[in-house]
Amino acid sequence: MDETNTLIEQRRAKLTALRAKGLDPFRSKFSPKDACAGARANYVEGREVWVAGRVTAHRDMGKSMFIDVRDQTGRLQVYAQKNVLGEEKFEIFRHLDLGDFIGATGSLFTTKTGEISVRLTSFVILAKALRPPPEKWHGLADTEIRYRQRYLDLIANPEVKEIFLKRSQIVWEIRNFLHDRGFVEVETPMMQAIPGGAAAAPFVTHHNALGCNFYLRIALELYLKRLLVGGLDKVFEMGRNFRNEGLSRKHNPEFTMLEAYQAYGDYETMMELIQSMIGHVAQTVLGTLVIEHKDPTGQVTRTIDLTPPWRRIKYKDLVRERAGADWFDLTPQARRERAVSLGAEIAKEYEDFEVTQAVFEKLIEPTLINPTFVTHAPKQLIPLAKLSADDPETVEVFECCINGQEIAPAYTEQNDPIEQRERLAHQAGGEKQKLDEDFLVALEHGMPPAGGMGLGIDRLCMMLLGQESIRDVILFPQLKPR
RNA sequence: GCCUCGGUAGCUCAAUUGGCAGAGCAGUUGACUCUUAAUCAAUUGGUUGAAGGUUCAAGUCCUUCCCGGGGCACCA
Repeated sequence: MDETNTLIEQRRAKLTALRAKGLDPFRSKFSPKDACAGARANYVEGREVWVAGRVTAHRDMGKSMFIDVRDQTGRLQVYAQKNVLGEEKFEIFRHLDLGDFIGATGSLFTTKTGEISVRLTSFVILAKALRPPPEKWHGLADTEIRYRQRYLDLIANPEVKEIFLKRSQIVWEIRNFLHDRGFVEVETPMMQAIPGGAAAAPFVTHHNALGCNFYLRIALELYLKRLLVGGLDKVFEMGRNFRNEGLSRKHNPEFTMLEAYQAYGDYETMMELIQSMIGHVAQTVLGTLVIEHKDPTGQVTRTIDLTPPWRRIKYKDLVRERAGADWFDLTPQARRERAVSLGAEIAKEYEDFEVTQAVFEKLIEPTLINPTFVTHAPKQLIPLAKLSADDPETVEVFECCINGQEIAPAYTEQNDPIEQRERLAHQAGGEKQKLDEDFLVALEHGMPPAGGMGLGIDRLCMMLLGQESIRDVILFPQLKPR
């Protein structure tokens, strides 16, 4: 991003020249009556159209010239002729730069090669681009520029634009689905005195007037449960969480989470909800329940079948299936050795249940491509869920894994305030995080039994849109400032 | 934080063993009134991420740093 180079100087000189002619390309207003795609779709030979957009290509024929104009809906070819525009305007037109915005008026016609085009009668320059766009054929490949200057990526790489338009539809359809089921959308604090609902490292900020620190939320959970106490029986929030952790293909420091709670439901209610919701989104946005991921050459690398019903399997059974039927009969030391021999990295300080969890996360989860509800996790992993009636060492939860990733955890929510206090206190261990007394007081007022779930929207988009990196489904992923 | 790969013209990429930094697109000029990666002719454009070092000579080798990709660690 040099401040000057010859290309920028030339464009500035063109701007100066236009102004010398009394044309200010940044002052014009133009009200297009047609979108580019609409002009093509409603083709009538000779119909007058007003379109506006960015000049993305030009083909100079001497006394006539073709340009491509592009708006959000697509591309439209404009044909300019010297004998129609007149010498002076045609010269201005001929010196338009790639990237300039123009408004164009003319009549629709079809070229002899069959392309619907506009025979230009007049035009105005709506904005002059003072910097050159990326190259037209190869697009923009530099990942750093693609992420830092996403607008260039959106201009140069149509498939990238398509991904973000699809993401918008996915979010839209999730809201549609939940609204149709009677859920109420709410907004809860992002700045929290005690960051609860998960065990991630938070970001800290300072409030000057109150003279205290706040944490950016790491989860939505505890505030949404307060609303269950308050009588909002079906609530959801879709919003940003912030976790002060490493970045990776699967992690961005700020990411979008959907959490939904349904009073009088349980984890099985949530299974149905997630299965139906993701099915609805896939069907409406993609038109299919069979998702194919492809490599750059178009080869299918992975197929995900979202057709219900999705597989359900207990955590322990899945571990036995993959790590040996005798896994839970081994001594803790033997489990540790088995885990290492299977290829898991086991830190010395891991407790026994963490050894099993490492095997699950590193060796099993990545293989769960088709949707799988992994139920009944060990209680140590999840302090906010109810114990299973038939196995009190486990909780009534599931982790919905798709595409080798955790997509959505869900619980039968713990609503026993005494039990909840003990579990949180035990987990806090006096240091990791403070107890959210205000939340525990809310539970003591009585929270209806409920099912709750969280859904990582970014990871859902990766799965549905075939993207390998979370950065490719977030418009402006986090990068180190230059 | 650690390991690893990368950074060359506005963009996409070359540059052999350490031996004159190049091409395509974009730009500029010229030709062409149905082109569409238009075509044809000519032409401009470089602090090779930054700073040091080795060498007669460094894009290339060495050191440090910056930024990015991938992996690891962290991550109920």
